[in-house]
Amino acid sequence: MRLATWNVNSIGARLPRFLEWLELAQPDVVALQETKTATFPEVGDLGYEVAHSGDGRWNGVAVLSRVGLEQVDATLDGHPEPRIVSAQCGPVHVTSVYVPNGRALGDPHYDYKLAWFAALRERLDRFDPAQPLVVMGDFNVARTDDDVWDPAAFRGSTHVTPAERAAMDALVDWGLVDVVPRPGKGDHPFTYWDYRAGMFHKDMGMRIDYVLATRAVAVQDAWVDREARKGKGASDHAPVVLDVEV
DNA sequence: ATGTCCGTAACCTACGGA
Repeated sequence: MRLATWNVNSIGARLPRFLEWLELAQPDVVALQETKTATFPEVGDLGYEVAHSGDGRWNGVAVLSRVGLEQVDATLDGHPEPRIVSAQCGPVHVTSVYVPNGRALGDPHYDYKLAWFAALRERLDRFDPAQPLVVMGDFNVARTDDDVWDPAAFRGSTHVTPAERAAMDALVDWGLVDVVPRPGKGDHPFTYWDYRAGMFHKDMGMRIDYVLATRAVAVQDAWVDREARKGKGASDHAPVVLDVEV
């Protein structure tokens, strides 16, 4: 089966591009982030069921599945913002996450980010690392210095701190594999490029979108769908797509 | 790098957030 994750930066603004991509990419399950809507739009007759958690202007996550959608849960203890939704999709349990950005070191939102990570790690304990399970989405962390275009540019900023990287490690240590996709271009599997300053064109990106999968999910291939980041009306993130056997 | 894009409120522009 084919899985994908994509921060769409508003499903409303992205709908034509999203539907076009959906037909082309043919994923069985899609995790979306930053839907930025209270009501998920109609996706037509492509056969997807939708689990969406969103309250309007900010955040919003979804899981779309054409292989079944059960046990939908959009809760995270102590954190009411719509940043997580999970569901059993056929043989695999899928969680879509949109980790808080953190804004800046010293900002209360940075502490909120770390607390949110801790709650996500706690939430994993209701599952079994031996079961087929993926947690995917926008984690707002670059796990290594190779995951940003210039490590020097990130000194003193969020996304690269030891605490944020440790929070990612804690998820992995529970029993998840960081599925590194093939890059769409160049040596780095970046998934995000700022809209400004020709960053995408110069491949000055970041790897902040991840697929974390248990070993019961056999990954055949994984790649960054760079085409979806090109041209007018694109999100600032590219989808990560993977083919798996469960 | 601070060059763009998103939604919103309230208008035809400004702002917070990323």
